[in-house]
Amino acid sequence: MSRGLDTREKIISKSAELFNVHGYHGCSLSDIMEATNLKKGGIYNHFKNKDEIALAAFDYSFKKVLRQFRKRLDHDKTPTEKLNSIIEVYAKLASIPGMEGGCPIFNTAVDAANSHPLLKQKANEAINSLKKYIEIKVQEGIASGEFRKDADQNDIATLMIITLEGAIIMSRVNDKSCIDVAVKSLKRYLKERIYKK
Amino acid sequence: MSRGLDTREKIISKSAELFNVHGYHGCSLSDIMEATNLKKGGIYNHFKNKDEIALAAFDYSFKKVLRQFRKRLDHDKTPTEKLNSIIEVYAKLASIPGMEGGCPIFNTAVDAANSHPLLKQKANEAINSLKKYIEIKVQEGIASGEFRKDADQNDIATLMIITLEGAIIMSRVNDKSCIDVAVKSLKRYLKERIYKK
DNA sequence: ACATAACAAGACCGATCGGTCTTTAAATCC
DNA sequence: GGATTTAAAGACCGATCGGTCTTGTTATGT
Repeated sequence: MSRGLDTREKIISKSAELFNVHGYHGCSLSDIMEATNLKKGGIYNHFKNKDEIALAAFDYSFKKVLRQFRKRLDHDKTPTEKLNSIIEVYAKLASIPGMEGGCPIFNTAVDAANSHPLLKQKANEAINSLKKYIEIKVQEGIASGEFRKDADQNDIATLMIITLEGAIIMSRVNDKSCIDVAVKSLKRYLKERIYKK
Repeated sequence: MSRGLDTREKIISKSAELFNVHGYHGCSLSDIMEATNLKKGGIYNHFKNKDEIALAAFDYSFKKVLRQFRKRLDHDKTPTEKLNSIIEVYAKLASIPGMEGGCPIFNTAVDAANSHPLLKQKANEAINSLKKYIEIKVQEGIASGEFRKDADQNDIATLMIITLEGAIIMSRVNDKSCIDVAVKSLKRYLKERIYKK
């Protein structure tokens, strides 16, 4: 019974990597077959079409991203530490195994925005979840008295996401140092405008 | 003689739109045929393959982006005005006709980073050009005495690019207001850290 | 041990992909 | 205005696409 589940998991994880690197249209079933060492029969026994694989792969990738944050933020005590950890995890996203293509959320956003409504919606929901996740840390910081009362959750979360995502994408074709610029800038932003002096 | 050139231009501009919206792999020759009202023969008379169209389309799109900046910055006198204009042009990029898919540079970066070396290189060069373009405005500001002497050209240019590009991509699937967050943040950054008080 | 159900293989399918080539139509040149 | 070049049409090509289905194999439950 667990043989089938293993196979299904393998299809999802390998496909997730492929989609993240090459995009939905840039990755064929033959590519998935090769990466999983399976033939058509083995794959279509678990999924009814390529779309279903892509959707499952996105869920898998997004959970994996969230897990990176949670794992690291577990060790943090204060909201200040947590926000810093978010920046640092984000900055290293593209270097964790199976995430070589960068952040699957924004990659999918570019890939699917005008050609795949279901994936687009998933990307949108993922961004909203991540944003909410960050906003809650800001709320906690305000509640605990560490952050200024006028700290704008929405602005902070949005700015962290777009700055780091922009840097990750730029680093795919350009110098990696742009990620350091993003990190440095965000840390200063938090220090000067969010944390109490 | 000019009939052929017109056709060639039409192929390039229509393809540029298609590629920017659907990506290289997400846009087929049939799509290009339909958009241009041409058949295979009409297209392959001007280009030897799809790659060549994509390369020409990218050059076209990038020039179009640069033209947006130059057009607006022509009216500006001071480096301060110029940096502000760069932010504002960038923020409205996705709303200019034929640019509905967002910024072609970052879209291509995502699309081609791991599957199309020539396009990847072009995206990289485009980013470097744009970065240089911004850096020069910073230099001019320092030279004119408007900007602080310790203003870091590289940091400023990089930050402007990644923040705005990140916001443009996010806005493709999420709320458009993230662009306002990017604009607001960058303007404050310049005001507080670059312009002399 | 045997029946049953789950799983994977791989032959097969029509559609579409990017690309070629011949033919026709329309400018251009002399 | 007749010859020649140039542009576009569209039939055609093999390869590959995503997807189906039958067949063989391997676990599993009794």
